[in-house]
Amino acid sequence: MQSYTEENYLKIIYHLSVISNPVQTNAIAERTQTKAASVTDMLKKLSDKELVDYVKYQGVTLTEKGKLMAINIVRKHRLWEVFLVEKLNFKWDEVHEVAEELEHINSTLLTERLDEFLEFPKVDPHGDPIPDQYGNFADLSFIKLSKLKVNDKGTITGVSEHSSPFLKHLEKLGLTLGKKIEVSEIIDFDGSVELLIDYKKINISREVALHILISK
Amino acid sequence: MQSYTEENYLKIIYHLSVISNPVQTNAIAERTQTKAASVTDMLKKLSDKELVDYVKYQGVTLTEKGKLMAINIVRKHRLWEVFLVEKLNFKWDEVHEVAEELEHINSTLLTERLDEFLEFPKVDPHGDPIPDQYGNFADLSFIKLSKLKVNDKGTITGVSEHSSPFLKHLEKLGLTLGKKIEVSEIIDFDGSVELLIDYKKINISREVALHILISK
DNA sequence: AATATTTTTTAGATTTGTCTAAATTTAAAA
DNA sequence: TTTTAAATTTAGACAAATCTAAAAAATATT
Repeated sequence: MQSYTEENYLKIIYHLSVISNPVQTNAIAERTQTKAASVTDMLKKLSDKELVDYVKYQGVTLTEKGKLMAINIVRKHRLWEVFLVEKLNFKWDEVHEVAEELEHINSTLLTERLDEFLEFPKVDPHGDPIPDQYGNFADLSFIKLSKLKVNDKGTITGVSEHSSPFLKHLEKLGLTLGKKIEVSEIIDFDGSVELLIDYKKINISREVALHILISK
Repeated sequence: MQSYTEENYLKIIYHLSVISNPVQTNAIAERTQTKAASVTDMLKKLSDKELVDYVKYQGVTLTEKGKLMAINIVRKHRLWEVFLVEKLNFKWDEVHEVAEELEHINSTLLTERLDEFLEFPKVDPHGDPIPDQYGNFADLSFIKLSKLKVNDKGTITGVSEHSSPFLKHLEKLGLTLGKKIEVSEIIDFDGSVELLIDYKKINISREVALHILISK
């Protein structure tokens, strides 16, 4: 059984290894809000437990065992986020901190029953995929427009909000099913997105981007 | 903000102080699965934080501040138990361990939204009362028969299970509304209860006792 | 009341996760 | 390629929560 702290390191290494592999000490220190020296100590410990492959001065990679643990924490985090938003009416930006705590509750029964209660969601409220209990991610045919990076292209294939004001709004902007779009800019300030569609530039709010589904 | 460990001590002192006040060091050591020496250390610490009144060799009492914190933990524990049983179909004997972890999640928003989601339950699945967010317990006019001790007397005033097989069973045993009962024995082995009713002794299972409401 | 027993506390040590400051290694620049 | 800068590790220390063993206080027994 791992400690709360060890679990956090595994999760952070998992997320960082998407960006660069192996993961550097300083990157981990920044995320854990600790110092590089503390990270080194912990990496040795995780290495002893065979949860990471650690080479001095080179960085770390998760072992298969460590990766499964990390994915399990991600799974719990995202399931709890769905719970908070769908059942307890949290707003999408209120869930993170609480989910950071809930993800460390260790009970297989709890996790699986929660999954069932939520009707086996495939994505969390931010559009991130939820792995199953074996660590497999469903290969989603679409992702939320809000998940695209600048210069990413795709085709509008669905929406996750079906109210008529929202759909009318999309209609008016020309954002209809099958349309090809390209992200030209993401405004940090409010998360709004500038799109290239039919050779024209339009701007949509983050709120709208969250509810448009894109396939590549 | 208190640590996980400090919260546990407060909760345990709260529960033990119902039995004896002030609470002795050894009693706490037994419950926390630690040694008396460790308890002494922690009591000093909690005393410094003004969460307990601690007199060497005499024992501890919670301060008003400490008591409120303890009650808040009990509140969360019992709300989560309701959630696990009502929403996730846990059995009443499967909830304790998980609730022991969930009770330490600190988010007022979460606790209050959960309370609302569960429609403000007044008792947990074991029949124990759930305090409100200010630490007040509703003075329940009834408690579950399973909560009575040997020699306790009371009157049957309701049931918490309304299926017809259950009600027929009660009818057959003579356990009808308004009947006066006295607990003559509680069998440790299976939790079944021996009752004195109409000058006769009858035996009911723990399962049945759990669903009969008694007023004194 | 004196002695024995139980309970509690103190003293000193250990483990986990962290820190600072100095030393080492790797990467970048001249 | 030598020098400089950045990243990383080591060494030694600290706080939290725990332990064992021994001392002190309270309680029970003769």
